[in-house]
Amino acid sequence: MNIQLLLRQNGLKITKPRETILAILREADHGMDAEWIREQAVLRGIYINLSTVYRTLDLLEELNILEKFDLGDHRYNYVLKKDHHRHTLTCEICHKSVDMDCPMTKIEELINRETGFSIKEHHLELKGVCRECAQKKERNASSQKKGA
Amino acid sequence: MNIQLLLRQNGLKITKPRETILAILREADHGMDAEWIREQAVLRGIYINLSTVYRTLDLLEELNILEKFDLGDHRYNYVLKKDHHRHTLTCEICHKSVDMDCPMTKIEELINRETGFSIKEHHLELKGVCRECAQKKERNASSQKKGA
DNA sequence: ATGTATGCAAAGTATTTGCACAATC
DNA sequence: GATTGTGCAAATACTTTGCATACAT
Repeated sequence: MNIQLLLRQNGLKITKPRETILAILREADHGMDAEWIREQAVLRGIYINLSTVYRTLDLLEELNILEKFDLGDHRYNYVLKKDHHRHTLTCEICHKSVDMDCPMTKIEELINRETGFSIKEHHLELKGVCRECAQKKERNASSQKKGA
Repeated sequence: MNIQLLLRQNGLKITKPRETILAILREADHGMDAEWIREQAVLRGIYINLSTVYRTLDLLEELNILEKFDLGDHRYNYVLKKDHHRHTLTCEICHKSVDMDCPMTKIEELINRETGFSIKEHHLELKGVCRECAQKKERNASSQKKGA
């Protein structure tokens, strides 16, 4: 990934804070919070205001370059998206499908924090029903109760 | 689940706020935040201070009855733990194993929020390496680079 | 009666925002 | 030179905490 190219392609100006933040994100292997990113920048001799860090991070998230999540300590963690791998969910009742980003980055970070393990591969299968079918089912269940 | 029994067994006093909060948690099918729980209590005619809600929720989390997580909007969500189903991770290198709570509740809530789907079943397989082996590997990789 | 729980108000913490100045294109 | 980005300080929103009072056992 060429940082300058990435910024230019997204219509963003090339500035030291942005280049530094992207470089830090790229080189880290696990999730980082805003303050930690700022500290890393300081170690590189670049003083960036925390609000600039947050603004840059928000920007990158909107551009779908970055994933942002909270592991439970009320602090956001940020990781560059590696693959844009997605999951398809199919409703077991009406067979309608929807797509979503693979949720495993969050899980992998969580597992790493809790156990120290780094996940190298995952296989995830999900079975579920869509909102409409779930509601229909619930309505049936309650009318049956009344009718019985 | 008998609420009074549950409280008694954990050495907690039986109070209206606690009974109400537990009843609300038990009857809801998806994650709720503290403010929502308080509003539900008000609907039942019970006025509970928000700090009491938070304190009760913290208590239940410590007792491993409740799961607490942030779905990305800087607000905690709470769900009663259904099954105490756990996952075992085995290091692919040294074969050491560790256990952890199944991380899927959070993901299921997230999926529900993003797509509307309710997950009924999941199957998750993970392959990974423990911290020590990951560090050893990294050391080898860097010494090889230098040696080459 | 004793220890525990609650309400209230104040503090805390990560994040966001408004505005003036500075840098990039 | 026009537009976009940054720093600073103040604001925000959720959560936590200290303390006096009230309640459960």
